[in-house]
Amino acid sequence: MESEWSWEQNTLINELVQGMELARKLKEDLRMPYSVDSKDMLLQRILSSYEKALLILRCNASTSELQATSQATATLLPESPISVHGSPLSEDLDGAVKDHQEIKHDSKKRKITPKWMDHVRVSCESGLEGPQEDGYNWRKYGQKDILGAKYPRSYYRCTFRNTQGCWATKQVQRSDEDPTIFDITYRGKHTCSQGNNAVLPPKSPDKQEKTHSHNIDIHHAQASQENLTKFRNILSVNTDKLDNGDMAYPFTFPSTSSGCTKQYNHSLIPLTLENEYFLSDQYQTHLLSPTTPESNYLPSPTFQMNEFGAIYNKPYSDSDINEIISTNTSATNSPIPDFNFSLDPVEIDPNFPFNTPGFFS
DNA sequence: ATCATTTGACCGAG
DNA sequence: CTCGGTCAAATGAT
Repeated sequence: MESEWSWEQNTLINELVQGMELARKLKEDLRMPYSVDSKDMLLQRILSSYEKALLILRCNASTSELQATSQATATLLPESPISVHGSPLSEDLDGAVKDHQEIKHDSKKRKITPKWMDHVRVSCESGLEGPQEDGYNWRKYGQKDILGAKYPRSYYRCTFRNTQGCWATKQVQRSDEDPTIFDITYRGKHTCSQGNNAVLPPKSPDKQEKTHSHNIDIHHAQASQENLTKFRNILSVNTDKLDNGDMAYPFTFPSTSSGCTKQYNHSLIPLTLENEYFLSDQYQTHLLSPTTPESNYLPSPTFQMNEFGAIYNKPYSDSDINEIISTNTSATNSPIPDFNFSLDPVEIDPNFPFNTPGFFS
């Protein structure tokens, strides 16, 4: 590990230095009206450098998290401290399989069964509070004190559940170890217009804050695709794969401006994702936010996804990790060893955790 | 009046 | 029996 870190440190430094140099170049370049291509190139390279640097950090962090008693990741790991009674995730993993048949109608129990989930960590070092709007409208329908947790868990469901039959839900749990961390679990895919139309017309920020919908920006691919496309255009990146119909990968638009970072962890449950549209996914997000917990986080209207899924942590079981990595690596190329990855969002596989440490700020 | 949140109760799983 | 997830009445906000 140590040696790895040394290696990583060097790489990290190199990447950061390179990024800085490129940024300077870009700065110079910006003075010249022409050479647009050059700017794009520089921009892309800068992003790439940061992506790599972040990736290194993430990988490192995740590695330690897996072993440490880290709050966030806990959810996926049964033995993790956070969820004393069995993490929601682990539960879901099982559920994913059995729930398959279990779509029963009991009213007060879980109705949605995810096939896969994501863990995302978002950290907001800057002042903004709370998780941001994730583009969906959520309605809080419950709150529960969880055994072993200092803070209650909040339950949200899609506002359009009744009107459009959208069964997407999410749970928000503040970490007791670090109040600035929020574990968010998304379940079910949005089948509402929001989900289908992607970027939804955000309400005014004010309103969003009020909704408590502390939406973290992890989105289902659907919602994010559009953003991604925009972003891609700006960066001149290809996103071919994102066009796949049902990729429901969460997506995040971290508010860079607010200095928030998020880490997504997806756990792909070995089931076919193709069908069962909305019963399918579950994401878990860990939010790190400074002050306000469950609510608010101004959405950054503009995507600030610095990360094209480049960085991600997987506090998962080995198998999960392997699975994820295998899929992800295709996009970024091996996470650590060879950082040849290009900023190709496309390649970011569906189960891709987009990380977002506000890098442009 | 409408819609969202709060909160205690209910229910099923373990 | 305990605990997590959901319901739904009460309450609040707009």
